[in-house]
Amino acid sequence: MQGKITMGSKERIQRIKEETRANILDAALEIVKEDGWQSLSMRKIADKIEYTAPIIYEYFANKEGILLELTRLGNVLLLKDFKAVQAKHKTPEKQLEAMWIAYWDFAFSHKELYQLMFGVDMICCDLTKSLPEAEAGKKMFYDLISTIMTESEPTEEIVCRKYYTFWSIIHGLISINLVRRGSTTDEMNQHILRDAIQGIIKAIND
Amino acid sequence: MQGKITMGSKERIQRIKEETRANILDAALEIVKEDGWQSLSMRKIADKIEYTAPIIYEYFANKEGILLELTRLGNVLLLKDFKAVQAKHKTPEKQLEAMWIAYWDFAFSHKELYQLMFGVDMICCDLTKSLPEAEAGKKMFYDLISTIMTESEPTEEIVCRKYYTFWSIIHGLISINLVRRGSTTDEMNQHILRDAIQGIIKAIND
DNA sequence: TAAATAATCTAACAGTGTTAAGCAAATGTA
DNA sequence: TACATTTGCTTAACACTGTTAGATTATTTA
Repeated sequence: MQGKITMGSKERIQRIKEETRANILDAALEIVKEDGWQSLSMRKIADKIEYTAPIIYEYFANKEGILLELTRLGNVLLLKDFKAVQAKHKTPEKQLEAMWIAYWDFAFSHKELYQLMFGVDMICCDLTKSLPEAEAGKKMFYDLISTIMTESEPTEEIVCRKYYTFWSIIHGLISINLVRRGSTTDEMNQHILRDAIQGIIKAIND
Repeated sequence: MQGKITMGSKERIQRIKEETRANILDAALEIVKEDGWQSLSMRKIADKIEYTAPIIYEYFANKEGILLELTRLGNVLLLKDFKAVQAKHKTPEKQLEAMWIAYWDFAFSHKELYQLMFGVDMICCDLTKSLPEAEAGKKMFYDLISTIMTESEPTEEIVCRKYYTFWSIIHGLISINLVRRGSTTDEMNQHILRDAIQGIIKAIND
């Protein structure tokens, strides 16, 4: 009899443990949204989830572990956006354009996550490599670029080059807007963004 | 008699004060080159110049003051490079290209300063605005772009747009190389860089 | 030489990430 | 039910961080 109850309580305990883990991540992101990455500290997170700091170390190895998990979650979100907008378009060209615009939108609707993921105005954790979620998004771009260039039989290296050309200009443009806010107007950004994307797509078969 | 000596010693004192100020900046940059921006601390700087930490506060308001001065110095260096390479070319097109390549080279020959100035992998100090040295370099680009576009009588806004298009792609490309080292090969970078610069220059009259 | 001033250091405060020890409550066992 | 054990959580501490105030030492001035 007690056995059954114990089993149930064990599950309950594991459930609230997962909840606490999620609470830690939520609290962290909330603090960052309020006062920026600089202001994030273990004790503040603990305060927010109404525990003391050492508790966090039962859920994450250290502070960097929290950051790593947040970048992972960011990549999951971004990937979801990619898939959603890709499904909305037929031609690879339109899909590619839509995905870069989704990338752009993500940077501003999840400003803090973007800063963490791509190191704008932020201490970038070195462990970002070997995140499979990040690779998945990259692969989507590779595939699309390859498809568009199919008649010219592109090498992996050329596809890679096109991808980074895209990434550079869009990340650079986002950087201006996130770090030096207000240097460019919204209409300007839209102009630069569309020009750049379509320009590169047009030049993709060079 | 003593008066003359006193005057001399006062000058000497001011000279070694300026030396100490420079030593602080040198020490800071040295530490960053050895162990990165994260590792920079007031006490480490003090150790290196063989003083104790509070001394530094007689030369700089706080740590951010040191960072601000280093970004200023970085901008001075960059501006010097700009002027040097511009003098080496005749046509505005060649000058513009040479300046962006100088920008690129600066990012890697003064990696740490670039990180500080443009917030790659670094806590970017917000006080960067209103640095006249930074404005001067920007103006050089504006002038060149205006000159190249002279027949189409560009508005300030369009020139601004072209400038940020340049900056975006080059800063983005530098970001990949400074933050995610080794993602792209050197030859690839050269390819992307030249392609991008000449592509944008060619499209500058659109 | 004695007083005044400048240069420098020590000590401290509040904050950071992180770890070890301890307490108290819940659980398992007899 | 009584004892033992594990679990959850906290307090305390360590080694750092930036920064400031007060004491101390050295130098200059009278």
